[in-house]
Amino acid sequence: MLSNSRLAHQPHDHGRCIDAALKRAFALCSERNARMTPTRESVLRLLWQSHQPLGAYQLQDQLATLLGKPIAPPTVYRAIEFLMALGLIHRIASLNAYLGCPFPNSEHSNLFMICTHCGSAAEVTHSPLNDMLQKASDNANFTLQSQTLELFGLCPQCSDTNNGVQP
Amino acid sequence: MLSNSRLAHQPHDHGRCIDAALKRAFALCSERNARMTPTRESVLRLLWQSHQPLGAYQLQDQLATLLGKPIAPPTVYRAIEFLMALGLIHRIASLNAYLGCPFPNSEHSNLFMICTHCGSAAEVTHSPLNDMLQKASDNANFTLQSQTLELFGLCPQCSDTNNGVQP
DNA sequence: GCTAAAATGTTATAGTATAACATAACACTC
DNA sequence: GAGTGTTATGTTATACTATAACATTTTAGC
Repeated sequence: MLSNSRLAHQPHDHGRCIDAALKRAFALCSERNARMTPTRESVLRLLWQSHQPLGAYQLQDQLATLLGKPIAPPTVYRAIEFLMALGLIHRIASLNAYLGCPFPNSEHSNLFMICTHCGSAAEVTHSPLNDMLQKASDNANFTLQSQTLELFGLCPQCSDTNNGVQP
Repeated sequence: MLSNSRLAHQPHDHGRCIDAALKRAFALCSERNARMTPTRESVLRLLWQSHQPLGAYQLQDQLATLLGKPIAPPTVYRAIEFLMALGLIHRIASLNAYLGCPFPNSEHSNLFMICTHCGSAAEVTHSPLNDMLQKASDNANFTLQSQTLELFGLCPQCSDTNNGVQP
């Protein structure tokens, strides 16, 4: 089970975390002949600065601050679209929010565990789960194309202390 | 595996389908001392008239026609809220749309199979899947509270013919 | 430098959802 | 069956999420 659960839900060195994500992103871009522009990089950076999914308009605000100029919604959505196409970020449908993807290279199932207390979200790849969903689809004669799997609950920090907050 | 897949994805007698749903709804209401008003009944009826999830503003249009007077968004959302609280309908997060629940009495996991071709949606209760999700949560020290599970693909009709359309 | 393609800027608007307050319908008591 | 508290609906306005359409700028390659 591939997971960034430990990382997402617990205090850790965000700096490294962001650097690693950006490194992966630049690599992927040069591989695909895609351009990692300042706007796109900033959006990715912002999404990695918290492990909480951010809404497009939260991103807009933070982006405007970061870049020192007003940013219109289409700019944000274009960056989101670009990053999603490369698999660098995901959309959390239940929240209308976006989240950096910790393993953009792998084929994976996008199971998210989202804390209802602190808002942090972890992505987990779980092959047996995927197998089971595939089988359930087969049984129903349903040709599976894609999936949205979002679990809500308390992350380890918030379960333990009932007052855990992300740094 | 409790499922309304066969029903949802294939031609069948909608009349009975709607009647059964309404009967369940009225029973549940009297059990809970809740009121099934004309607006609420109409919304439920509309959601059962297709097995496709309907958006709030689609409901608004159809409701206005059905009741013969203009209906404002809050009215629709209030009916939705009421029906969801009773477990009579579900929200499909990926679609911003709502769907009648075929088994409102049972504790179940809300796995949806949604056809990307004809739009029909089936709800499936799958205990092994729930068990697996519970275990995965436990392993991650994640206290599971609720879940959004939505599969997209081709329903049996559309898989077979590639041009199946719901009646 | 020139050109075509890609990215961003700008304005407007579509689509989804709720806040806040007013009115009406209902259900219970006396 | 009039009064009263509760529940439901009406009404107006607005917040939040997302995209269309067209103009301008930037970039990469020649």
